[in-house]
Amino acid sequence: MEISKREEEYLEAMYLLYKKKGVIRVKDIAKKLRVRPPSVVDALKKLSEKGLVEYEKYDRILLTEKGREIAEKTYSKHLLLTEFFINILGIPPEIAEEDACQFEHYVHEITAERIREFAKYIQEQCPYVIKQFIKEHIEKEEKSKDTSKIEEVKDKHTS
Amino acid sequence: MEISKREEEYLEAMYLLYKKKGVIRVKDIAKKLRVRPPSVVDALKKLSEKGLVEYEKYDRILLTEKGREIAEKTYSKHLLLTEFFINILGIPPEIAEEDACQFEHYVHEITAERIREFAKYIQEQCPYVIKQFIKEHIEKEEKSKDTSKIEEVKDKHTS
DNA sequence: TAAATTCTTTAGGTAAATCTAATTTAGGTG
DNA sequence: CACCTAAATTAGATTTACCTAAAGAATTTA
Repeated sequence: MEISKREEEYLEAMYLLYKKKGVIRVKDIAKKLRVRPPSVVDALKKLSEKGLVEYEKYDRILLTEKGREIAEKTYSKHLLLTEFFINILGIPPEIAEEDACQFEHYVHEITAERIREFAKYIQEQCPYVIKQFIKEHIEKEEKSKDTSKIEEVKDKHTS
Repeated sequence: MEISKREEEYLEAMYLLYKKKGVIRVKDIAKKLRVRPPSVVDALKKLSEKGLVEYEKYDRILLTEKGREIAEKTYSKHLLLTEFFINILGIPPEIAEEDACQFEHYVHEITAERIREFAKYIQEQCPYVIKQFIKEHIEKEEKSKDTSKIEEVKDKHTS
């Protein structure tokens, strides 16, 4: 059974809502995925037919065992990638988050696992090198933040 | 003007065909992207309207300056990611290729650039650590290759 | 150069994912 | 407990990206 990228995103959103709030509501899924409620209902029907979601209209919404497994796998890739981007590459969190949000749906198991191992290995073998790399780039970002603030002020003055 | 992931893939395919063969043919684009020729024609019309492709039916197909720029940017991300996966993480080339093929369409400029810098930095600062990491994992792959060959043989015997 | 083959294109249709507008249901409140 | 509001659902339409079958153009070859 094929599961699309978008369906994976629905499952992940539901998984996170359940973890955070204990209930999964159409409205909240819609908000998280930036779509309108009817789109969510459509998706729920399909996912329910695929046996990934327990759904009957107006009733409580739950992931099935299978749905939860997929969501967990996806979300663990999300965390792994985000951490790698932030802690090893020194990417700003919002950007790291966005990159992870996409790649998590495509990255092969072996690549994900290798990234995990690499991060561990490199932090054990040469922690200082990583630290230095991060440090250099975070300084760069600070500078460009200052610049963009100045730009903002300029914008306000000219508009 | 919005350009979709799929459109980017068309541009990249055309760019590579042009580089390799000097001409871009519907049939070859179709083959590369695993679609049928009519789908390619549809795409060409849209890309032409967006000013990314020079296309008139039955005439030669070319990327415009703008189209070529996008394709080059995408392809350079492709190369960068593939190299990172292979040379730093030690991922098998076919898998590295597939992962890169997806992520190249989503990765932020800053992340791509940072990966490039990281690869350079780490290879300069601790080349031996990288070498060792790769070595350990390539050994693992060799073993699993052997295993899968044995599995294949078993399959033949039982089928 | 005419015929055969291959390539490209059009026509018409499908599936996934979205939307708006209108309707139905559920839950909270006077 | 009836009403009101907020949430969920249905109906119907749109867009993107694909497909098959059939037709038309270009190229190769006998």
